[in-house]
Amino acid sequence: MGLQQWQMIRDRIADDIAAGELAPGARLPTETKLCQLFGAGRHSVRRAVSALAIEGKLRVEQGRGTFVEDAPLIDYHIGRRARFRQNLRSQGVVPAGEVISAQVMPASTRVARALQLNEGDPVLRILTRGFADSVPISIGLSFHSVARFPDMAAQRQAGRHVTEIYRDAGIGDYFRKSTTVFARRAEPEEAELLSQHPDQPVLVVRKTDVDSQDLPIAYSEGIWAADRVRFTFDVDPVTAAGFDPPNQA
Amino acid sequence: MGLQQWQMIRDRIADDIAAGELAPGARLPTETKLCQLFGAGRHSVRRAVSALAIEGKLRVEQGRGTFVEDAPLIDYHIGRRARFRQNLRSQGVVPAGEVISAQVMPASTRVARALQLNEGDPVLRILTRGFADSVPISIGLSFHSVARFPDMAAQRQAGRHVTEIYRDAGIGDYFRKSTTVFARRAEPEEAELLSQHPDQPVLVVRKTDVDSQDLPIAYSEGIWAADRVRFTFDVDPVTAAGFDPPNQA
DNA sequence: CCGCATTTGTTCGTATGTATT
DNA sequence: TAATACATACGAACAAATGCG
Repeated sequence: MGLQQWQMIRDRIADDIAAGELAPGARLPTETKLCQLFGAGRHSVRRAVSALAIEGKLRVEQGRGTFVEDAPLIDYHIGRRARFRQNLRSQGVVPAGEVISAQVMPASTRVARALQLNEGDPVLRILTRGFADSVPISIGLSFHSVARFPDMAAQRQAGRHVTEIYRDAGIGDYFRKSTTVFARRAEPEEAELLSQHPDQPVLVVRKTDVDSQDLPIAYSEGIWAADRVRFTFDVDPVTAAGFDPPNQA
Repeated sequence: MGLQQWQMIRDRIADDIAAGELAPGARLPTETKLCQLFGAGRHSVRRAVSALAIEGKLRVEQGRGTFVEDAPLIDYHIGRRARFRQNLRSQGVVPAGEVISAQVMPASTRVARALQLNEGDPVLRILTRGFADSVPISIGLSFHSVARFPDMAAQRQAGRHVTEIYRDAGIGDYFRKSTTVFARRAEPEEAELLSQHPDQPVLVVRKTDVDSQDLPIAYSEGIWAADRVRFTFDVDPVTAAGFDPPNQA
């Protein structure tokens, strides 16, 4: 035996999406109708739809229906000078961000080590969300020393960008020192904030930014919707332009 | 309502694993027994087990049983001089590799561009598999120009390492030029080779290696078991040592 | 090598809960 | 409130893979 029934249903729907017969944003028939269409039970149809939802091709909303996902794929360049807004704008995507919460708290072991502080020193923890073309693509958790940036909280809540605040503090330029990337299952709240399927994985990017004297400015952790972003490191722009778009299938 | 029944079952099993009551490699009770244990239907138990299998905490084998996954977590450093074997040995992990297939074929558009060849020029395509402590962690697909490395195929099949073959060709040192990382669902054959759950995602790492004259040597694509590896880029080793192990939950 | 028991995989049916319109 | 649509859950049957005698 080759493919199972639910896999064939999954592939047929995926093909319809790839062929454009199911356009981004379009609504699928209800589960009951899909059962009739494919001559299958509800279990098989749900499993197929679930697999596509985890891949990010479909979005299922209880009480409303199932829709073809239309979120864009972002190519996110991570280099020594990566900036969120510059990054997206260079791809013709409209960036946006919002501050979800900001609070002063004692530095944890990891944060203290990254910022070269003592454990328990006050740090400002800022939780943000980034959008590309109005679609949420990342959750950011950043830590700054309160001693070094006393009015960071007020400024960020007022909507000012970090680059501007750094400039006011006399930091004209800053660099990314280290980056760690791994994948894991999304926490329920993360899936909620990214409006993605709870079973879909996220990419976690941990980094430390330093100033031109190599002193740490910020430690941050980014949670990214794994199917909406592709990271590039250390790329010669000329070579990078040659890469094909990814095969989503 | 808070958690659903299947989520509670999932968390109870996960807790048992975290607490060490279910040791790595241990076998879980059969589905029927788990149903009795938790007072639930097979549906709920299977959904809980499936979620943990996708996370990489459990491994389910048809006809045999369900086992606690005991694969190690690898910290893989990607820098200008990253080498597979050096990388793993520095963590006290025993590296191993095997060549699955090697064949000469015409260069595709992407490969030709990366290697600065013409489309259709003969390239050697080598498929390998990497192990850490006998657990498969990566599939490698690499492309070399046949014109530049005429006897690469024979050498690799004979078990020689690429670093040695490069040295014979007069390449004393080589560097990573560009790296792209993204996540996607594993193809069935990939899941098979990595012995991981078919619904678990993989991390794809595309890179180009160049020699000291900046001429491309190899283009390669690595497929990694997303839950068994963590990548670090451009890291100052001193700073990197300070990072905590990841929270798997 | 065959047959049988065990264990997980797939599929169907059915009922009830929850969110949206 | 009622209708619609997806979510969860139980039960049952058969298929497929494994391991043992």
